[in-house]
Amino acid sequence: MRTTSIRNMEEFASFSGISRPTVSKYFNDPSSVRRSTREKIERALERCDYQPNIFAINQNRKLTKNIGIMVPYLADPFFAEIARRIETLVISSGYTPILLSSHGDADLEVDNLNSLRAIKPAGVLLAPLGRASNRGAIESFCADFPTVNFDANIEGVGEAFVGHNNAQATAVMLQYLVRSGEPPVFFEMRTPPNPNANKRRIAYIETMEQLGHSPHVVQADGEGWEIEEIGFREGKRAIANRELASGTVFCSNDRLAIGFLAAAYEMGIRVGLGDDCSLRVAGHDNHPFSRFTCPTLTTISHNYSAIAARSVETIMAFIDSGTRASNRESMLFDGELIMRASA
Amino acid sequence: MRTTSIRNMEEFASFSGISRPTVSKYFNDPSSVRRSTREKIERALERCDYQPNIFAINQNRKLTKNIGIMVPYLADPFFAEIARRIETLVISSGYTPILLSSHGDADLEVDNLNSLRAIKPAGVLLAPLGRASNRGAIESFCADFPTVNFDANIEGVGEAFVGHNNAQATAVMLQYLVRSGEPPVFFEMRTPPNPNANKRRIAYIETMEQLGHSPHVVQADGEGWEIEEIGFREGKRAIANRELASGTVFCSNDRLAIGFLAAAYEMGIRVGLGDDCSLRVAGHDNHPFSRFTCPTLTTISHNYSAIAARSVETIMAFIDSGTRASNRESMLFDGELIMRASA
DNA sequence: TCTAAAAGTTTACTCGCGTAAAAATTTAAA
DNA sequence: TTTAAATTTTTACGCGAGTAAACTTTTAGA
Repeated sequence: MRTTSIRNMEEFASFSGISRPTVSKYFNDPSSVRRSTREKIERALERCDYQPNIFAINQNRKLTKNIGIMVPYLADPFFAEIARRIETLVISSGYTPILLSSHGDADLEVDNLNSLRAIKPAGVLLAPLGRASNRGAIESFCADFPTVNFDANIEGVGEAFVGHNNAQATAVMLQYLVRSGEPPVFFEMRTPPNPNANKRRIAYIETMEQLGHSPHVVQADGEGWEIEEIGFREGKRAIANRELASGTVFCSNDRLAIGFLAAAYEMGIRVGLGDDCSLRVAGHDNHPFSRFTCPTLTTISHNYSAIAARSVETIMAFIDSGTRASNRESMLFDGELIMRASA
Repeated sequence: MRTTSIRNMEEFASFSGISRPTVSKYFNDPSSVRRSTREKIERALERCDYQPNIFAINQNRKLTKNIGIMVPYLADPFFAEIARRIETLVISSGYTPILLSSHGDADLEVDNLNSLRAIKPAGVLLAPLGRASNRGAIESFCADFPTVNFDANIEGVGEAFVGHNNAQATAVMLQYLVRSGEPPVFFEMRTPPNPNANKRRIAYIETMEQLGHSPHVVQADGEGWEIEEIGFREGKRAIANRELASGTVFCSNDRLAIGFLAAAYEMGIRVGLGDDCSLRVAGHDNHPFSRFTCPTLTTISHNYSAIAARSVETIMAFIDSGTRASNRESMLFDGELIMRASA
């Protein structure tokens, strides 16, 4: 039928033959009412298209059913992918995800935090910009709302951190590259927008020394999130200036590697493992597009599903318990070596 | 100071020395109150951190300041890019963007429509899935909220359509390819997830005939949004089976082209314009990554900024006027040929 | 069948703000 | 200064649901 037009819970209650407080109880938790009551309500629900007013619901609740998800740059397929997984998990937990991107801008990050404040989220999953972030703003936000920090760690911020084990991952790749050929130089941005980069450089240097090789870091100039462009431009420069002390290049991340591969291609340098190849290139992240570079990119994968799942589980645990973390836990998931054609 | 803790507009009003209704008026439109009043309020605002409760605000308003933005697949960098631009424009118009992705799923698209209903958006910018969309659900949504359809047209849905001129763009590329070499075959998905594909095929066939060449369409099997993967797998198959009737391949979109390029590379076929190249490949969309393929991809760009700007302007016009469209306008923006190394 | 526990009903108040109407005040033009 | 127009203040009600308290009915166990 769906002809009956119902304006509010009062009308729906009388339509369904159940009192309003009980109907309200049902919408907050269907299992909190008697089975026969639930069935009456659900039968009524099928015969009209009532749905409680979300603004009125949240007005009196200190805690909504909203989960904020905030990433530094959604146009980066890495974040798009992890956000997609997290969104799906949040929905299946019965919460409403609110996805926000800072578009690489620290001011917008603060604005987004304020937007989130306004909707009183039950919890927030936050991948901060990192260095550029306004630490004070994030701290005061986290004091007010349970927040799980993911991907980029800001020490002391939020209830917990869930991320990628950069040290282990870097070491695994390095061991592979050394065992299968020449020890690599490390290619990175001088001022990377994402704080994982520093961990990777440090891990590179340490592991190289442990393996008895001397580390070589080649740094690319350039600011911002146009990372492929920087990898391309600075890759060409590094090749032309013969700055690469090795025939193997380990890029700090896949986007840089994608740019670097394009540079090598344009300069007529064959990349890969074949006899006709003069360069090996590896990346880090298992970026969604790394399977389709030329040659396909050898890289280390984040454990996307574990990171997404654990982040959501963790925030849910804090929400359900209503407690805050006594000691901030850091959960790191190991990376997995993805061997492809480039190294 | 920011020590005064203010709970609601009542308290803020007495704190600022202005009556509550006037304060309310100020928040709805700062320019609607006398300058001296505005200054008093703004001075008070600086001395405390009050901000009106968004749920209470929206409860009584028929029209909120929310603008819904819905795309079929946010993990596709094309949509991430256009969404990013639209979001920015919406913010600078003083509205709050709510970004939703259907993740390629028609059921989720309907769910998203319901989520949007719940927040009573002032207007919606909708890029539908297309073929797979639940047309009835979208129609009834558009009947209730002013909606501007973009990227993928569903005839008769929404107040207006803003999109890319597939016919013009296809013709321009085709003319270029023909003039500079062999007439191309057209490489596309048999069942594309996005409705632009059909327009492109039709334009290809028509333009080829106009130019006096016989069209050849090569179709790739496969469903869903893993488009590079399909381009890669089916590209290899097409090459191996010698299905390509020409040394020039015009791909229906850049993601397909990226997969196709990877296939060619893996099979040792050199792509480009040089004498040592046996294949030319072109794409369509100017995907953010098309600058970094090997070789860089010759393609046709959407007029991203114009499409984003016009979409936002159009919805704003309907919101401001409070009217609905008498006749549904279709606005198409021409594509621009981007000549790179692949063709 | 009796009884206590569980669940539903009534009644009534709250939340924070939009908004309308009438009265009071301020401002700007004459 | 007078006057009309523009603003602000007062007062009061409404929105749609959460929720508490007291009371009534249903259910399940003995």
